Amino acid sequence: MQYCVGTKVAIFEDNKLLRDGFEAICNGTPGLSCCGAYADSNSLIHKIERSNPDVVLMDIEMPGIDGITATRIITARWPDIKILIQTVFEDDDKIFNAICAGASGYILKSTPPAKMVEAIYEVQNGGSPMTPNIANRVLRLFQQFAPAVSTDNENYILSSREKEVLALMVEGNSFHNIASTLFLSYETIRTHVKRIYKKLHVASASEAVAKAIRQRLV
Amino acid sequence: MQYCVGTKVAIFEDNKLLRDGFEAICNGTPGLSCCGAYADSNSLIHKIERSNPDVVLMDIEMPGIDGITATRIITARWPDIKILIQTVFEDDDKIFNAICAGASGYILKSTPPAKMVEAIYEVQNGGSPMTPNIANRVLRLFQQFAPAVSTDNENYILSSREKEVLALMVEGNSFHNIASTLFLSYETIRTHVKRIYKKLHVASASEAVAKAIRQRLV
DNA sequence: CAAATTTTCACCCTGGCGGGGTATTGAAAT
DNA sequence: ATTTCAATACCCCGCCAGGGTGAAAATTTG
Repeated sequence: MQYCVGTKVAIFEDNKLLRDGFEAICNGTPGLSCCGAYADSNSLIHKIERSNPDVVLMDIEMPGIDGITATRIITARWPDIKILIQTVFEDDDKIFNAICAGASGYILKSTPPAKMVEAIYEVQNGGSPMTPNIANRVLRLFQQFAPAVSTDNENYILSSREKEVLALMVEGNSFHNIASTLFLSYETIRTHVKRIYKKLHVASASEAVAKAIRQRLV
Repeated sequence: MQYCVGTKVAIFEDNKLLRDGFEAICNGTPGLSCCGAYADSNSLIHKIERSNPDVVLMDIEMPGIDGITATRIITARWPDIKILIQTVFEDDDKIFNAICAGASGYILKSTPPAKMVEAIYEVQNGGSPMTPNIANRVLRLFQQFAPAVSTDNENYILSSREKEVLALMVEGNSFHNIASTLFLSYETIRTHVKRIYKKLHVASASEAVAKAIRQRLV
């Protein structure tokens, strides 16, 4: 285990040449350092705990636990760790599953080192670097799954306070809870709720919640 | 109308300065040429027919027909025209709708000219350039609507009757309504609902509805 | 067949929710 | 300066939702 500074990158890649190459690239880049380079995802949790990375460079095709499963495990346990998937394939199913597993980026192995380093910086800063082709597939997947919700787009203009209340309703809070959360009177919340119902053309909390989620009002 | 070579770009942008700037950038770049620069989407079809672009640079915020509607119209009629959305805002709803409307890329107006030219090349070559932050939002939207395959969920094993009741709850029906819809007693519905709550670990209709929608239980 | 599960129905009670008002304040728009 | 609207707050009333308990058919399962 070496001393690590800046953004700590852990590498999961079964090909030793590539693995060593990535490690060299990381350690050779100011602000980056490799805190672990592994050939497989065995003892995954232990490896992550020991290396304590900010970003994980994850190969999808690995012996044993595959990269997508590993991604799912890591994001479930460490939501703040960014995972950059890298692969030789760009098929829809893998992309879809990787995204659902919580990947923050998806790049091809053919990506030149300079772009790869840039990608690591981007995930670290909340971005989601994707090879343009991958991005295109994501958009197409999205269009494929979205029409179910993009139906009646009435323009509901809720005030900021109303949106706030609605958001808390979606989380399942009672009006009393919402009141104490926002440091407001219970009756005030009820007034807001009544207005929300009028604006959304609904008559119950469940309906409001359903509409809020479906139309992404919160 | 000027003579056009290479990739023909049409620009829709209400701000004259930006519009002229983009036009200059396009015409000043080898392989690109501006085949039309418009301040609004009036006579949209006629404008597209006349300029016959390969790529459309579309501003979302425009007087009259907004950019998303324009995108929808163009992609419906000319599926091969690539549309690059550009905007100052990066809010989820606009991104979502733009993607559903068929946009091929989504960049911020703050994108430097060099990156913008690169983005035009990328859409033309089947890619989907996105600002890293936008890409991140797209991924998050995706994760929000896609957990259909994430099997690591809890014991949400609802009986078929319970799923049926839950589905009617999601549609906003009252228990009395559900009872008469299913030709059952009101008390029966209440019993089912209580069991649903226990299984989903919730304590109200709103929570159950939210969980049902989010976890794709209906 | 017996056991387990699902589905069905019933009653009581408390409290929160939905609908109807009314009213004051401050900020933004005109 | 006046109007409009968002945000705040309170009242009453009725009813449905949520919780507990119990139990009897029907169906699936062992």
